[in-house]
Amino acid sequence: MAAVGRLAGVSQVTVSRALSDPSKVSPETLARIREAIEVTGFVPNAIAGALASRRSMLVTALVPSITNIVYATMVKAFSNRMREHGYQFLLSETGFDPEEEERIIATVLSRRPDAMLLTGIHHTAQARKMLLGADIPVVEVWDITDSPVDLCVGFSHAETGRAVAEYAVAKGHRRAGTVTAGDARALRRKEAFSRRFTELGGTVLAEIDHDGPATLARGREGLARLIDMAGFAGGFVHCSSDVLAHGVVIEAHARGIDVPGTVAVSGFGDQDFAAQIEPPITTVRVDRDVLGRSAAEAVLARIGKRPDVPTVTDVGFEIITRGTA
Amino acid sequence: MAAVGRLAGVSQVTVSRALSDPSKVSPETLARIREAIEVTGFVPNAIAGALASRRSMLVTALVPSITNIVYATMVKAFSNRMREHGYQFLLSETGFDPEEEERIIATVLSRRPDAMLLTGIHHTAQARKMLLGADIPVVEVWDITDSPVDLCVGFSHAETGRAVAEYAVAKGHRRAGTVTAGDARALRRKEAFSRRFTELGGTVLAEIDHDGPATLARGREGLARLIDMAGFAGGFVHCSSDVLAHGVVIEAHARGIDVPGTVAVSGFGDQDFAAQIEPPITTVRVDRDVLGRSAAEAVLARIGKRPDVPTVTDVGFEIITRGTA
DNA sequence: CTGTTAGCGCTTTCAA
DNA sequence: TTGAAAGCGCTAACAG
Repeated sequence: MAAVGRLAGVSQVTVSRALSDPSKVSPETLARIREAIEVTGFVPNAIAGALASRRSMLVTALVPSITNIVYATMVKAFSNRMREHGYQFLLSETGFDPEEEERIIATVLSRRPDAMLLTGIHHTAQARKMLLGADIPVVEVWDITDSPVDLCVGFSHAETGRAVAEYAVAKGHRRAGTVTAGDARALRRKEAFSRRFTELGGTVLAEIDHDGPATLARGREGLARLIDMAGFAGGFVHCSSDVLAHGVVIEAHARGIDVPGTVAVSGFGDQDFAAQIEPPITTVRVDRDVLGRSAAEAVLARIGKRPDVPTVTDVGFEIITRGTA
Repeated sequence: MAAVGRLAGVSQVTVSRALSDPSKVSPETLARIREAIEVTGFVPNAIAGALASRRSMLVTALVPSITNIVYATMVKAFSNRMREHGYQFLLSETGFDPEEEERIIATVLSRRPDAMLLTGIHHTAQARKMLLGADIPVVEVWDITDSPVDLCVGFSHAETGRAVAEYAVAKGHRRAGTVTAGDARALRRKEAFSRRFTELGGTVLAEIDHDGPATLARGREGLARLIDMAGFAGGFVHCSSDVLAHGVVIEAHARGIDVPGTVAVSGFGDQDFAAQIEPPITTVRVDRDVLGRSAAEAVLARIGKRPDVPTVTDVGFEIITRGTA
């Protein structure tokens, strides 16, 4: 920056000002500085800037998996909105282990981000302490709680499960099975489904739970086990994701089982393919764009010290009725 | 750090040393420092550290789309390997516009990353200049060239197109159509397919090109337009991705067209679902794990100043024969 | 509108 | 094994 200044015949500070707020510099000097920057190929050092200003202009997001499209679209909406406000975006993957998340929070905080997005509401005590100590806006998403670390934007997983149970019963189903994979939130959806379905007089014959990511293969295997091992002869199958539901549909077709006649299936997520396959999947839709954007708005409001920041935002969900149930 | 030192009865420098290289500090002081850190909840400031040491321990990756699973898995392999070596990971989305990429490269470089991963080999002249000027390892992936900015790990898109054409002809096809969506690389695959298919005596009746991302809807629409507008009555359909191929299969089923009897279909990417749907998709597989890991190895070798760094690595590809062609 | 002076919180170097 | 001093390349005050 000093070199640029020398070339433009001004001091280093003036170059700094020309970059951060051009209106503070006369048009002529600005032009000379711009030219000098062009000539030297100068790229400002944001690290030094961050250290001096105590603002990193960096926001970080922690997600369980960067290859999961559900988180990716949400995070995309969040980062787009933040980028509009000049923030850069640091993405980290935490896996599904709170201890691992804690370690990652520590290293991420060492970069002094100006705000942080976390997926989920369950963190270790030490993690909460560090987050509070960082004194930055923190938004927890994809779940909901009355006692967030700071801000929370999400929806109730248990409610989605109950809503699907009520839907199934309303459609006349009295027997059900479940196929679940993924994280603790998927399990909570399933448990709420099973409880409510039972409350309403139905019977849950079997629950197939997988550790790890939802795959088509696990969906197929899920229905296979329901039928072959639990004697599931027909009814409603609650799947914790659209991918699993798709797998169940594929397996049903392979076995010549009618969907939704004999086996009805519900998914979760309303992914791109859910509406396109045959039959299209009945599912639970959460507006991930709105979720990501709301999270960004909440953070921006807090950064801007706006007083009207809602601490907890429930973005809700919607059951999308299609062909499988 | 000074506060921690005071509490432990040592100077600030000693705390720094305890953190960066514990063996340089006596066991007793180390213990006292550790305790002081615990008590104060001290989190080191990596920004200050980066400024002083001129190493940010940050690597950045630029991808066209963070929601595209194909890039996500590659980037995951890359970041995992880099993380093992203590690097943090900054992910940015460039879209498909080189100008936009140039802007993003500039802001990203201002964070002084220690290395950089770029998707693709086509960048603006200004971008190349900035990258060279940054004087850090740069690895271009997901394509291949003899003249990379620095390092290159990928495969030839044109070769995949030609290989599929040869496969189609070997299977006895003489008429073909194409359905393409996405970036310039998808177009290059298609063009190579069409040229080679024609060279080998076949006829390409129509090429359906979509701007923007590949979706099932666009795949379905692709076959519909091939049939309804181009009079495609049967033959081989080259799709630039598995998602499009899946859409073509769905549309074929909806119209009662036999796959692969009347319409044969090839995809690209070998995504999770390709092997699972009915019929399973014949596709081109690129090992994205190997690609991401190789990119990381190349970067690490260069950072470690190892002399044996191969500048260009071709990870190749493989045609996976399944049910659709 | 522009410049001067002090740091930001670390690491590096050199001495003790 | 420990400490003192000197920056890293910027921004934030405050003057002029």
